[in-house]
Amino acid sequence: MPASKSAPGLESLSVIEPVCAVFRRTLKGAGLKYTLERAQILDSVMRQPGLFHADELIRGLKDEGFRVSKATVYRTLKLMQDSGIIQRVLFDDDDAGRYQVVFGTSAVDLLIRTDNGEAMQIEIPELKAICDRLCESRGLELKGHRLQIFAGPK
Amino acid sequence: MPASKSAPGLESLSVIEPVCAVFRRTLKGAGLKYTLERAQILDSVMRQPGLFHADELIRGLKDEGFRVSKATVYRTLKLMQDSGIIQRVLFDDDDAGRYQVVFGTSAVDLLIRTDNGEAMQIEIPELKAICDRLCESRGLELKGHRLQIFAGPK
DNA sequence: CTTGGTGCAAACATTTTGCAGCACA
DNA sequence: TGTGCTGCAAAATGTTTGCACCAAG
Repeated sequence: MPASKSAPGLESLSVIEPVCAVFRRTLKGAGLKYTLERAQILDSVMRQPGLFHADELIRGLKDEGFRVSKATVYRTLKLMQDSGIIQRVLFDDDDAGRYQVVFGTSAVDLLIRTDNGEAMQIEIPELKAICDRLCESRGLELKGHRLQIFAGPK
Repeated sequence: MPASKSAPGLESLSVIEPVCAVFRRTLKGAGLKYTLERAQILDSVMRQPGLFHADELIRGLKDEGFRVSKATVYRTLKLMQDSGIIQRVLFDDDDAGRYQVVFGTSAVDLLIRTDNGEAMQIEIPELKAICDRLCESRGLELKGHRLQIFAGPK
């Protein structure tokens, strides 16, 4: 049940203040605007269960009564990648436009079941240190990582 | 300088015996055939520098004088994924059909430079144990993993 | 021989782009 | 008010599929 049937204003969107701030800052930094459409898309993305399809997102937005074109959604998803809010995800079987929210969570790694394709976000605390050390030894700075573990029944 | 201008026979393809055996076994197991085209594609893939584009591969094959259609290449790449010989790879900026050879190497993880996009294969010995432990605790068996580290200059 | 494989071109699905009008800063 | 933004539909990818003929086992 969409609590906000009529398109919410820029500020009345749900509890996503920090992401929102990050997004606005990134946009402003690039001389871009924080539009109503972008706010709606951000809101919808943050309400996704971690992993989502571009297609689902678009359908979801339409179902909620927003009239955004897929062109705008794709354009915005790209901006959100640049802002470090979301990340694309690739599965072996299916290439489709899958994404995951990575902002504000340390559970960005994925455990994918090889038997049923189910994917869940997991957390591996020690991984960061390993990556850090590896970058350090090459004189680089760690910017992020992405891990997929494939597992099935014994 | 292609040492083999004329299409090589099924057996005279370069030094890729173990992969070849694996591929043939997988195919046979599925009631599929080990054709000349598949042999040529396998050979070409194994001569790639770890990471490659589907497109490059196709162009490379044509340049060497092989007349394989992209349809067959894509069909074969999929079979090679199933055989555990190659794996798809996704980069943020570009979705294109990138793959990497994973057979016979423990350096399947990637360090990607955020400044120039350069990707190199790396090895993280302790990662397997971590993944193993994680699967173990869920009663699953580790089948494999995939890691991308993003790093840039300090 | 029989079953699967191949090339081709058309079909597909997803993402990008050009353009005319609209809206935020 | 002027850039940038939007929707639309068309274009551009990247990948898959139907079909008639060919070839591996």
